[in-house]
Amino acid sequence: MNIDEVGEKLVSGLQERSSGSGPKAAHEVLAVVFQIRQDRLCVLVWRRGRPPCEGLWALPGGRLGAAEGLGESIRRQLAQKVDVRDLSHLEQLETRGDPDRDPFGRTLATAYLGLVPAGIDPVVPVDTEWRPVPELPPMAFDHAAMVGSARRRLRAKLSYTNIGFALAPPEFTMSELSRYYRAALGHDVAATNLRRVLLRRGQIEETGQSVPSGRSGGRPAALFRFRARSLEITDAFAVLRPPSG
Amino acid sequence: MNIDEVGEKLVSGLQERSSGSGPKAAHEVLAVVFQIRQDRLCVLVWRRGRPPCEGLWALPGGRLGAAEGLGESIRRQLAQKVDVRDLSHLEQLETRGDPDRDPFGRTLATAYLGLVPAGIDPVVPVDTEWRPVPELPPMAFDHAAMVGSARRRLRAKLSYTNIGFALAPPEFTMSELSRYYRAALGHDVAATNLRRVLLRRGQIEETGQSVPSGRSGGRPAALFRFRARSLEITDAFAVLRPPSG
DNA sequence: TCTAGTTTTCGTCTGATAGGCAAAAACTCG
DNA sequence: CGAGTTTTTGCCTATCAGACGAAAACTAGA
Repeated sequence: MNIDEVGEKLVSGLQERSSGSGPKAAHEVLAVVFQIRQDRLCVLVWRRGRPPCEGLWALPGGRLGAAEGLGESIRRQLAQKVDVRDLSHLEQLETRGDPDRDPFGRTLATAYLGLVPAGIDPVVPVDTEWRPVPELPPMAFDHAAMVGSARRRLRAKLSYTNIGFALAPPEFTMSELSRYYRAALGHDVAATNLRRVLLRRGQIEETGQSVPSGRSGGRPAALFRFRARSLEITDAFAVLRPPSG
Repeated sequence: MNIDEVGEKLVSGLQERSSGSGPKAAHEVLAVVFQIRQDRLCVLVWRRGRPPCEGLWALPGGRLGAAEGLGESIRRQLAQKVDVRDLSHLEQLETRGDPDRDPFGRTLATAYLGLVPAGIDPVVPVDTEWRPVPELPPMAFDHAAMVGSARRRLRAKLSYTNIGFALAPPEFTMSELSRYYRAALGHDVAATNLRRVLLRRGQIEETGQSVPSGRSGGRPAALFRFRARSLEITDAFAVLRPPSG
């Protein structure tokens, strides 16, 4: 490309920009809300009762309000499905805007990742269920892809952040926590290693209390809690970090 | 919240959804394009010649076309500022939608992170410049925040992915590469350690050739290249990884 | 040609971290 | 009090990052 071509394209670009009446599209916000239930990673979905995609399962969410911010909107929409006070974490995930992602008109969608700690059972509407992620039901639109993105994001952040705080209840034993990690990561996590890693990173601490272990006896398990309840990056993972001096 | 309240909220949610005539907002795509020039991390910006934000600097981008995908659109928009064939990497960054982010009407913006390898000098329009990120000029709208997000994303990915391939030219010496990393990370990176780290991770390999070093002699530097030219995650950083067995 | 200077490369050391494994601790139940 | 169960602790190894200095390989000048 030579400079003249660039100049022409620039002019047309400015004209388009200043014309001011570009196309407007509907925008919706959706949430992939995970909770670990019975040692399985589950996602909150609801069954669509009318077209389009009738009978398929969809993520909670809906149209962005006229004067709403994105985060504001997803909290309002989620309140229709769960008590948002149960949400331990919420972050923006991705925006999808394929022209044909919604057969009934151009719709952009911004997806969020939400987490609810294990151990509680929020009231949900009759059309809404927690479904295990490995056996996802037939999903509407591109919602299955969003669940996949959310799962990858969660897996990655379990490695280099303290996001476990949002999966676990306020207090937990190490064997419980290792089961949460196993469900979210999809593979075994030894409780003994997890304990050492998270303690060394300063993510968790002992509460000083303990609870009797399972039905058939065993040493009482110490209770732990996460030191922080908001997202922090483990800087041990910032490789190529600044020189120590 | 009890079950009845949930039910009511659900109904109102369905009505809102099926009403079909939600508010429509303008949507634009923007790109934070970085290139390392003279050992400094620079961002591609252009100076606005008319209101709003006249005289301030803005990220390249513009309105989403009626039948365009988001990635498709940002490539089209960027073509007005640079030769998109120079782009070595492009990924979605975040979507901002504060109701008052654009004083002239509700506009959502999806930002992308783009990278151009060092060593080339793309032709840009007269109103467009590469500006060093540490001395960012006064930016329009929330574009300064987007540059900040992009910089954090780049810094993080330099640690746990091979994204260096998008900053460096096809072949480079280790001292050159360490200067690219220093510019992007903001702190010194020892060439000797960088070499070992990237070789061990399998990200780079020797080309077999070497070039005479600087003006005043010195041992000739070996030339390296990145083995892959698309984003790969360094699994050494997947802590809590599956058991070795 | 030899020497001084410069730059890159290589080898070694240290410290931090992850993961595996087995022994010890602490409890329940019979 | 002993057997069984579960958690906790300690030890070992392997891997990795970072620092440092010595060696290698070149240029320029005497």
